Amino acid sequence: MEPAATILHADLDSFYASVEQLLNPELRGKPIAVGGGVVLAASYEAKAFGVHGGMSGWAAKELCPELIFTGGHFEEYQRLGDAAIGILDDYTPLVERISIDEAFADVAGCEHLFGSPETIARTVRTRVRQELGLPISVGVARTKHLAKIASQVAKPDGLVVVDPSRELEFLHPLPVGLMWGVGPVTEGKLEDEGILTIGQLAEQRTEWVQRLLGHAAGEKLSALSWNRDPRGIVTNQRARSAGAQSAIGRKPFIERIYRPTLHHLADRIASRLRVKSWHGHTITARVRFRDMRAVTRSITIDQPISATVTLAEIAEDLVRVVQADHPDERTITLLAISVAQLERDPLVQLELPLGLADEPRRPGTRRGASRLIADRAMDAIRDRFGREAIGYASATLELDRSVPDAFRGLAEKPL
DNA sequence: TCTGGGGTCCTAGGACCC
DNA sequence: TCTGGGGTCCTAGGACCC
Repeated sequence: MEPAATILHADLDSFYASVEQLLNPELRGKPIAVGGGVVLAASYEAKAFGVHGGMSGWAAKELCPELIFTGGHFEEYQRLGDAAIGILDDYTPLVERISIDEAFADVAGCEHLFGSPETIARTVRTRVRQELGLPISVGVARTKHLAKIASQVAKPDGLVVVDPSRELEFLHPLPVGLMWGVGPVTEGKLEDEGILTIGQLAEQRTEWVQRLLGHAAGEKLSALSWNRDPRGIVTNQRARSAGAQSAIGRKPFIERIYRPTLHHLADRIASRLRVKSWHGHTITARVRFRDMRAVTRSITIDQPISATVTLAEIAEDLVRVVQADHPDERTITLLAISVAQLERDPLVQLELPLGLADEPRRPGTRRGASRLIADRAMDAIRDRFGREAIGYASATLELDRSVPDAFRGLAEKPL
């Protein structure tokens, strides 16, 4: 007997735009875009004009002059995204959340309680529509890859079930761009070789695909084109790095510009780390120039970091290295910091630091320790009075934030 | 009038060790 | 005088995902 199709992939349609249309009935049936400088989500009415996520705001307006820009209900995005995923949780504990609006679920063994996977998928769609007022597309298949593709094919607001006896019939006529791991670059390389469909890719030898796309990517895509997907549902994935970035428009590449921005980014990252008692060993800074080329510099240090000022100082040093290596670059458009090689902080786990502040400084205490104590005092104040209640003066100078901080949180992966 | 923000994984070269 | 080979870590860049 064939293994059953028990994997669901559920994906809320044009999520942010759908929430805005839910909250404001006047926006329903109209082309809307969430965002401003860049389109974060477009309603289906806007997509009909060619508007899509990632597009610049003015380019979208060119395509669709009556486009309405809206958005800003960040708490509602979070609440409704959580609620939709929560409906999946009612049917199985095996739920793998991919982002705010998307999740896999494995309903194997749930038939006797809730019916077939297809029945569960229909129920989930109905409940999300009735209880939350949102459209959601669901794909049901034997593997994650097929379920994901099925949900894309099902959009908008649809359901596609891939019968295990007809998987290749379903998969092979589809364009390679629907495969997980095929983006614009890979799609272009394949197109240059005359490969447009997943079936055409499946006809090629793995070795040939590997020479074209690299060892790992070639092997993975070959396997997926033959419908071999070994991945199972993984619950509770934790982040392996934490970062923050800010697009700053065109600004001169001088310390007075980059220093406050780096402090603000460092503050965001470090406070996130401290909440979960993590610290990290590898710090990477990224600078993007006027022509959108980006350069990174990184360093790995023995003494891990979670203090704001220490992280900011290291990031500044790295940015100065970029500057020394690119003396002709006078304009920057983006700054980013990332912290990786994360591990638990044993000192913070003792929950002593606030009390330690009263103790005499012992020889050998790391310099970062006193900074960490100050940071944790600040964290506590923010906990009671809000994030804006206190901060480093250096991090608050003349920052024009292209995206509100509240929006940034939506994309964060749990640490 | 351009082009967000938070992540993961892979590649390739060099350093270093045994 | 000749100059192996495997493994691991670090760094920089890039493709991709949502």
